[in-house]
Amino acid sequence: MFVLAPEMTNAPAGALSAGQALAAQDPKTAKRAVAARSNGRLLDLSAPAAPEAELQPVLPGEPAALEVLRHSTAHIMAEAVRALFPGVKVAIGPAIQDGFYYDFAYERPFTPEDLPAIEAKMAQIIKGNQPFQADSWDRQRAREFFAGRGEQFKVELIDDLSEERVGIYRQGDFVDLCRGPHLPSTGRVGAFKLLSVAGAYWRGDEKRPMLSRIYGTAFFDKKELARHLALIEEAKKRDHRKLGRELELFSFHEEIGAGLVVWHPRGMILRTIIEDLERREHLRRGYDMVSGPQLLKRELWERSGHFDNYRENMYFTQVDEVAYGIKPMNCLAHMLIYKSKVRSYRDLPLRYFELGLVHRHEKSGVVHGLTRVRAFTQDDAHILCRPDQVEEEILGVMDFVTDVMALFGFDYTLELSTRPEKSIGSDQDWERATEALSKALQASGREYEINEGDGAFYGPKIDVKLTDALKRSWQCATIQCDFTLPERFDLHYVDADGGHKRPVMLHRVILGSIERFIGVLIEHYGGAFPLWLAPEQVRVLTVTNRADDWARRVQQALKEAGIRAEADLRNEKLGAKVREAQLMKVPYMAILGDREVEERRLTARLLSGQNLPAQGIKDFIAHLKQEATEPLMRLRRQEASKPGV
RNA sequence: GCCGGCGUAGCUCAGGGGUAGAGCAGCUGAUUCGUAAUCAGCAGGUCCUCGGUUCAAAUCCGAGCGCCGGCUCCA
Repeated sequence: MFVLAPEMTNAPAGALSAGQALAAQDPKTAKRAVAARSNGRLLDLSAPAAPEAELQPVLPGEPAALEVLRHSTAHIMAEAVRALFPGVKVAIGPAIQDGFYYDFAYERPFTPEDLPAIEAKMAQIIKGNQPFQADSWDRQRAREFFAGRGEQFKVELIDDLSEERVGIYRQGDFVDLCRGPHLPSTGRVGAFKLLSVAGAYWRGDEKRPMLSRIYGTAFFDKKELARHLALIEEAKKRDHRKLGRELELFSFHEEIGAGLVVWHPRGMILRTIIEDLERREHLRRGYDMVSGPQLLKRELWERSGHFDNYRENMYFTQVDEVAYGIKPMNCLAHMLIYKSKVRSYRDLPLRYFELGLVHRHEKSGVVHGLTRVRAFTQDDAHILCRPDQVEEEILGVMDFVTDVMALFGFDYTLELSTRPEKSIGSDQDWERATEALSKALQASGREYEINEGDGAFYGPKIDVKLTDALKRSWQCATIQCDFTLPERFDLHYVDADGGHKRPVMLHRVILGSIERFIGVLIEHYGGAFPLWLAPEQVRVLTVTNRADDWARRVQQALKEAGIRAEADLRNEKLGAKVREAQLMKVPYMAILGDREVEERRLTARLLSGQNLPAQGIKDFIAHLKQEATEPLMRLRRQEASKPGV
């Protein structure tokens, strides 16, 4: 049994702890506090309060409090696991976005069947309301302590720390290396649930041991937990893999292969709508449409650096003794188009756009629905420009992104990724490219984060992460700055002074992968697409077969007006037809019974269940046309009709 | 690729060493019925694939393929 150290960091006798200091300010609030904040740093309530420092309570409701709670719950889980599974070694257990996890090494991996017992033990620990006691040891002592327990992961963590003294937390007989802070006691955990188990490499490195990870989440009260679990349920309902099958959009087949999408009629029309919009918008913004082949000689991939840096993601084949590679990116053909004639500085920028199908060999464990596939279509473009045009071009792309994200109702965040370990090009080029991107980011006035070492192998990039209706984030658009490929392919233009200069290349996508984007869209809208995207916009429903003739005429009139309309003339009750149209999330039903036949009208029903007053075909079409105008088009029309334009 | 779970009818799922079941969907018939399921009958399966154990395998074992949750990677 572990005995408490004499050098506790708890407030020494006579001095005020942070909790006591807060209580002196406002006893009621101090009771609710889970930690304290002093000069922006989080402290345990038991920590000594520096008398001159400003002290604020960290209260339930703010993100930092949830983080403390979840981190503490991770410790409680570790205590429970140690108690239930003797010999288990603990690794790390942080709070994460929606909960927490803890990694363990045990003689066997944990399974979902283990979770109820761990939960029960945790509930017991929480009921025991043990205090979290903070301490600070010198590293040697901590190292010996954990080494003595056989906790080799903790020893490794201590060895990597530079501080002379390390934080130690204890609750019950569980002692952990930890920065803190923690809840005052285990009883403050209001509600928690263990969610899943998974394998995870020690420190995320596939060459190191595979540990057994348990995920869970925690909240201050049961209602919040229930709300969170309901959100997980909602996400399951919106899962694009499920909706894709139910709405007959696409399918996957074991016979075809993992990560290879088959588009059905309803999914293909959705793609076509989006792709048409893309073509139109790219042409409007000064891009040219181009297209390259699927198969290019391996030699070319060697020249571009893809063979050295991207080979494990590529498929290769041989044709008449010559080695070929299937394209994982579209840039090579675009560069050869550029090279096909002498370019003047006046020609630049050149913007080559291709809806290009690329194949990438993803590891078998990572393919996932439409969001991670092995063949996908990029709305790809390569902008070749003069160095002095780079910033403006990047801003142009960002403007494009802003418009398109608004069109679908997505919010987004920006990230700048810098040079990775595996990369080509000179330090100077990387510096110039990174500089160009960050200048454009600053000029855009939007905030952004920096991801060190996360760039493409040929250049740094700006990633756009959109946020969907369920507040999840997805990477779609990316802008990459490349000084290297123009070099390798010896691209140049004739400058004003007659000299040959090197153009800069920007790789960029707006939606990224059409497949992934549609997957995201399906979940964003929960399958209920806005009228302009809906594969089937109207379903004509008859009450009895006396309305069949009128129904056929209505459907035909709608089709002639360019509306995607189907008719359900089956000998079924209206309720059954409504139900099916509802399940397929068809935005409008046109209901025809004896009354409508008599008056040559129709009654429109919305997905919400609301009925519009009976109306004639012309009025209905006008109504649909108005609503179905794709929003960007509507915007353009408004702009065009402004006086003085 | 790695760790764990899983693969039974088109879909959702039950069964679990003695030769396969339900609901929905499909087909046929009856019903003409106004806003989320009309009734009845019929048909539908190499129980993912290959190999092994066994008198006997959908069931147990091994390998492969695929799916799911993660790690890693990324559009």
